[in-house]
Amino acid sequence: MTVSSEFDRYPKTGRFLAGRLRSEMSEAEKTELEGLVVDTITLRDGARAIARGDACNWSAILIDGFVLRTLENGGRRYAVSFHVPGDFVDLHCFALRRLDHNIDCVGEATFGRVPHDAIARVMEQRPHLARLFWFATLLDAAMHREWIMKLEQSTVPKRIAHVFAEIWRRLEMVGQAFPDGFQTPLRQSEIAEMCGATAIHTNRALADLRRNDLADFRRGEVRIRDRARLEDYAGFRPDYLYGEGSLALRRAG
Amino acid sequence: MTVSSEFDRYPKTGRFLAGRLRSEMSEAEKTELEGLVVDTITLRDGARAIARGDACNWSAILIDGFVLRTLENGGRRYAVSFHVPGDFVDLHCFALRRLDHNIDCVGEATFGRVPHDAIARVMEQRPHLARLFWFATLLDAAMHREWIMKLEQSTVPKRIAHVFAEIWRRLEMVGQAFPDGFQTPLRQSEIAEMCGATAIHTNRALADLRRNDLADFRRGEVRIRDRARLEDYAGFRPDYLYGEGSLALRRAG
DNA sequence: CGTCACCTTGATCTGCCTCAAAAACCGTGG
DNA sequence: CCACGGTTTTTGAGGCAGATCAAGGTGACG
Repeated sequence: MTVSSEFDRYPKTGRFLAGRLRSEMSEAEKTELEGLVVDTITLRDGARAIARGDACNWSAILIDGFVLRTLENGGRRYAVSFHVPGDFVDLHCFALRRLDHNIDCVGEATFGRVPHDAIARVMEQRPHLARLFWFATLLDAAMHREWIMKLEQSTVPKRIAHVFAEIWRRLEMVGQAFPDGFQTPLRQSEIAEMCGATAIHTNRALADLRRNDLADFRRGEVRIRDRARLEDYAGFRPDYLYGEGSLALRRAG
Repeated sequence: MTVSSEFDRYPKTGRFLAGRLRSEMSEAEKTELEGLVVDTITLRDGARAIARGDACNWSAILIDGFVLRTLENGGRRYAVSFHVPGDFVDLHCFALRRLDHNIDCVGEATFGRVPHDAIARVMEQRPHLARLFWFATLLDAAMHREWIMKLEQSTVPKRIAHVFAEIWRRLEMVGQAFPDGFQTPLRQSEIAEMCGATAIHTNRALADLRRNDLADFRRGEVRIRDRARLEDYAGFRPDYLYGEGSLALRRAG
């Protein structure tokens, strides 16, 4: 089942868990999920889709575009994670009731809206799908953890390399990558926000990466010649993304 | 319902969600949860309770002690979060199947073990309790996000202050804090691992905090005179901990 | 009372920040 | 097609937080 054929049949949710546990979803579950989306909404670049403290009675799945999960403190914005199409960006909100962070669009982004009572119905009537929903939110936590380690460990050029490696893999899983890189609406200032660096230093770090032929970022496009070299440089091990086949089992406890 | 009376009646799980949504749990749910724990296990200081890549068919709730959630890379260990009694430390494992990180004991720690088929039963028969389980794992994600922001934003002394502020609050929620601070088995080297700093620099930063009368850490004990000052210095806003009453609603979307 | 683990101190070096400015790019309207 | 203003990227110089290397202390415990 390719990503694109799934997307033809389920235009709003066909990328959900693509490359991960989507293979575990029955057609009935896929249909159910597609039916949960009551409407779609498209927001422009820079728009704040959801703000910290909002109480929502619906959750949003990202259908198209790129968003940042951000926190603000002392007047500055910090990106704590990002999302690609197929990600159920604030499924959290169902269990948390109110969000602790913002969802900001980078470039134009289209969301599908799912009312919370529909999710509650899934919890009651479809435990397997509920478990997949849970899984999807835990994926975010796993990515957060990797990011914490990355921030604790590496210099800015390596952090950027790691971001690039992760974006590339995740876009690939949902069928939106090129063989030699990917497109992205991110600006340097936003990469800086993701890496805990200033835009100026990020610019110099990007120049380093270019000079060392690790990654070539320029306005909206990232080109990478040698994936293994980039991932090695970044200390990127994709298993935390829980792609199919990764993080191989070691033993049953 | 005080933490201690709950703990008398539910000696293994009485601190679960204490200070958060425990008030939402019915007695039947509390009893059900207590019954999920089939046995307990006590590990010594430094023991690795769960290792990355392990496939588990059970999850662990921390009954007593302090643990770190860690990742390793390039031979070094990085702490990405910590847990206090009452935390269902690897509930994740139920939905993720295999863990992306380690759980390491700091000091002696006692866990209750819950088989996954028991959790599956909860998913099917007790949607409300299942939702609380989900909530508990999302709490971890919210704390991760705050940590990412902290790492992106602050200097080491502020990070340490933030760790102290968070530990204190969380211990308080489960009834294990003092009015003027808390006890902790953490060593300076472990605080360093939590803050993405070297032990040496952490030592100097701790000296700073002491000199400025913000926090006095010494072997196993942290004393804080002026909580507001510490929290203010750290930029600590406790709402992300989702304690009762915090992160007030702004509007219904 | 010696050993081991942990904490403390000193000196040097580097990654990244800040302030300041210029150059390239992009959409718009004439 | 070019002139224009705003946004994004690039470059330069100086300073500080934190890393690294290298020793000393200090306390707990056999």
